Amino acid sequence: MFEIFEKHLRSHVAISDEDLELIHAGCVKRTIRKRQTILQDGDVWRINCFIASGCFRLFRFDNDGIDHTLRFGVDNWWISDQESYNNEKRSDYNIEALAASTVFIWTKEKWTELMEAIPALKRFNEILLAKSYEASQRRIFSLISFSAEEKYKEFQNTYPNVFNRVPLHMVASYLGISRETLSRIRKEATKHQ
Amino acid sequence: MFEIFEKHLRSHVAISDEDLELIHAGCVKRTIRKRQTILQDGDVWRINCFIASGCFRLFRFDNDGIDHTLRFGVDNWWISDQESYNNEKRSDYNIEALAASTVFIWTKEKWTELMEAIPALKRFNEILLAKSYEASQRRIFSLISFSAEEKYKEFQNTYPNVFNRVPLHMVASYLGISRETLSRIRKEATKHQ
DNA sequence: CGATTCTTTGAAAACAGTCAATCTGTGTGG
DNA sequence: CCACACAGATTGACTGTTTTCAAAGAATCG
Repeated sequence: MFEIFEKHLRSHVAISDEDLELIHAGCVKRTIRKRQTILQDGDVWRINCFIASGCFRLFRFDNDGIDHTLRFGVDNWWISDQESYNNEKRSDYNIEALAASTVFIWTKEKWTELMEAIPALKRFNEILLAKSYEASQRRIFSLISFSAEEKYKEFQNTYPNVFNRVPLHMVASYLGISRETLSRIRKEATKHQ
Repeated sequence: MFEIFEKHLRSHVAISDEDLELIHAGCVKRTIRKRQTILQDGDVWRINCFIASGCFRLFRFDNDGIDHTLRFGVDNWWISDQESYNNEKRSDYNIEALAASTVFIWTKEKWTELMEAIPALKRFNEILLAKSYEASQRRIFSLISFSAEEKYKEFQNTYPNVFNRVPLHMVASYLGISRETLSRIRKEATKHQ
């Protein structure tokens, strides 16, 4: 299973086999049940969590108790609350598994230690953060400039592997529109193709 | 003027006077006229630009030719297109000065060189990126979960120094609502206080 | 002062949200 | 294997918000 992570890591940076072994030795593998919560709001997020397989979502409740999906995480991606992690403060968010999943987990201490020992891993970390930031900028543009229908189509085209695996009402929440509206949009969209 | 940058930098990391002098020597100071464009879409953004004083906005045209303000930059902050900078690709964005401004500019080469020579500067860069990412996550939450009125109030409370310096129609664009709606919301809001 | 930019207003239209009911598929336990 | 519960998706009718369009009113600047 760890070869999934290996492939992911090596697609971004060059890593020696010895360093990879160090990184491997520093993590634990865990399986997560569907519907299991791995971050509860009020707790501090202190780990790095790579999704080898499965599906998660990060969401937050607003003042009316409605939950809003901020992000999804599927195979070969990471799931985290960076704000809680960086500042060691209580999280406003929840992370739950949408399907049975397998993850690799490094504690913050271990990950920091590994980054200090392995420059390429630090570089990898920087690349991921930069890419995440770029993606969030593109998302902000679509949120402020697209109609509901355009948001739907863009999401479907950009993240088809997510789109096909998560319930529609969570997609709606992610896009900031109601589930009924999204249902109607989809109906229209499938009609014309 | 450079002491503005010095203060900004030292509020985040410890820097020796010698290193600060190196950083100072690596930059050029420029004054920008109001309405001047410092990034034109289609060009590559190759610099780091610290705003010592003044005001900028980063915006993008959609397919209908409507411009959307992605971000503002005021005194003591940076303005950039990270995606263009990181990947050395043509930018989809424009950056223009909303007021006469003074900036300090480092080329990408110089900044990279300085970060390699001065670990604290690299650390500073990482902190900024992490904070930018955190801010973008909070913004996404407000975009998907707030009503137009809530977005307006949050922006006013979170960035009063920006709110009071930029035209209302650009705030509307930033929040993803029409200028007319924002005008009406503001009218109602000022009535009840 | 004239020109430009920015803001406001009103009326109509488009759009999206809400509510409530129904439908569908899946999985569980008797 | 069936009945049932449950999560998810859909639909219609209605409501409410937001946009659009057009015009006019401020404010700012050379």
